[in-house]
Amino acid sequence: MSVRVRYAPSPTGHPHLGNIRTALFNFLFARHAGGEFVVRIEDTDRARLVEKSEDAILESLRWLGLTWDEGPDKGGPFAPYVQSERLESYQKAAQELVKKGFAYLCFCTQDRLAEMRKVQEAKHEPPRYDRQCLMLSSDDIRNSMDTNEPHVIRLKVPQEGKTVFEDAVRGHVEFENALLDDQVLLKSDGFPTYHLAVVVDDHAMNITHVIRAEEWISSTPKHLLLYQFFGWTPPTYAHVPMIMDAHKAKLSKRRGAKAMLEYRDAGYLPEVVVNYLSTLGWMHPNEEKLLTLDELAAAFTLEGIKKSPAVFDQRKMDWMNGLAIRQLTDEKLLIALDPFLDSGWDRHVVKKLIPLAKERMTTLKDFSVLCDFFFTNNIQKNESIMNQKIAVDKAQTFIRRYTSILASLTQWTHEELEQTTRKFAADHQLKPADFFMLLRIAFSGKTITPPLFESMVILGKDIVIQRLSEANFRC
RNA sequence: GGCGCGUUCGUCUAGCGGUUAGGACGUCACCCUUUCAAGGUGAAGGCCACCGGUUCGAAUCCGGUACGCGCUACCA
Repeated sequence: MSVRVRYAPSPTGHPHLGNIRTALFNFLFARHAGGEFVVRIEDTDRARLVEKSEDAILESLRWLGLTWDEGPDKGGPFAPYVQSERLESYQKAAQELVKKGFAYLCFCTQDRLAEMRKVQEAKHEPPRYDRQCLMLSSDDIRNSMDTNEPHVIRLKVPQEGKTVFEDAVRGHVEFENALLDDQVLLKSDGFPTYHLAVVVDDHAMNITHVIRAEEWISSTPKHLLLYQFFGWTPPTYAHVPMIMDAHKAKLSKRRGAKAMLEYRDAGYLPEVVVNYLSTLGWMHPNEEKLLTLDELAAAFTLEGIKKSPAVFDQRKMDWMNGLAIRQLTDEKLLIALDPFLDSGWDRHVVKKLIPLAKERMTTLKDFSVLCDFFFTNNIQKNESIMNQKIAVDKAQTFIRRYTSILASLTQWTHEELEQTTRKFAADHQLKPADFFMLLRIAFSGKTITPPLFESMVILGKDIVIQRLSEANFRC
């Protein structure tokens, strides 16, 4: 049977790097095996639904190039791919289990459950459903149904035996059935819980491998029980390690994890996100090379996935982004840069600056920070960033004299400018580096810029002279 | 508390019975140099969580302990 995997996010917010890495691994696994990658939206929690998050999820995948074969937007042989549109199948499945005696109706109120848990906690017992409704007679049930009493359907977990499985990442895992809770399968609003819905859908959609985050390990026996009760063959499970924040806690929105798209907007390249994420919990074949999705897919195996969690390191991703920017051709960088540039900026000038800025950028945003003074005369006031090497009163004099020399220059080339400037520095007993910095500040309003003479050439004679004339080092 | 999973430089990782425990990011130094980067060279950084086994020999195999993380909802 051909490999079919799915990424099944919940639209409860913008996906973060941890969520997306799970999608990545699923994608790579499918591509490696020549199988299908399915996207399914698991919107069974009405209360936590966040508008637009489905868009953000799909947009994140699109941005990274993780194309899916079947999904909510494009349909497929098992449509629909949104759980709220498949309610009937879950209700039917739940009824089937009740009929077979593998599940039962429960009329307990939330209050009673809360009270029960409080008592259990006080007695240091594991908090779990006490099966009160399992004792209900058929008359009791009929009465409650007749009065429309809200109810859920619970899984009737066997009280003995073990549920075991071979995880593709972790190997043999086993749980005592007696320790499992009678999980709610169908909520009182008629929606399924995750546990029922995944199993029903994964089976319906012929999913062969469930690659999901480690936090699901403890739920897996419940899922396996469901497969058993339905008489279905379970998929292969692969629980991938989590991505942790700097405090070694699971990456989560609540704890300040950034949304995937924030990285896009901050000027990270999609290939960097893909490659960096591949180094977390998996053995990236060559970190210094930046591989394409096809190359990563070719190398991807479940055996290569690590068991232990990985801490997300922003600095390493920064390094990789700089590396990727430098490896881009100037043409491609220009295209990537476009959304980060002021629309009024002359693209011909931008093009000339790219080779100079390239070596100095960590993110695409850095271009503007570094080069904005080429496009606006509204630069930072010189006096506020005056360097300490040359006294303020002298600086003003030097710049004035130097400016008049520049004005008489017949050629405006790198060579001519460098020669002239070095001679000026020597004539005035200034260290070249000190005078260069003074100049830099005078025409750019910055202490960090692309190389001096290249900048002056691109800026042009008129603007340089204008800026130098306006330079003010006095306070 | 219970259950589960995990543990190799600060971080990501290689290693799958015999290695001077390798690489990458970061850090530091030096070189280059016009600022900042980039680039180059080099260095520091790991008693392979701990304690017991097995073995001629253990980061690698086994057991226990500790610690960390996850789950323990009509959330996913």
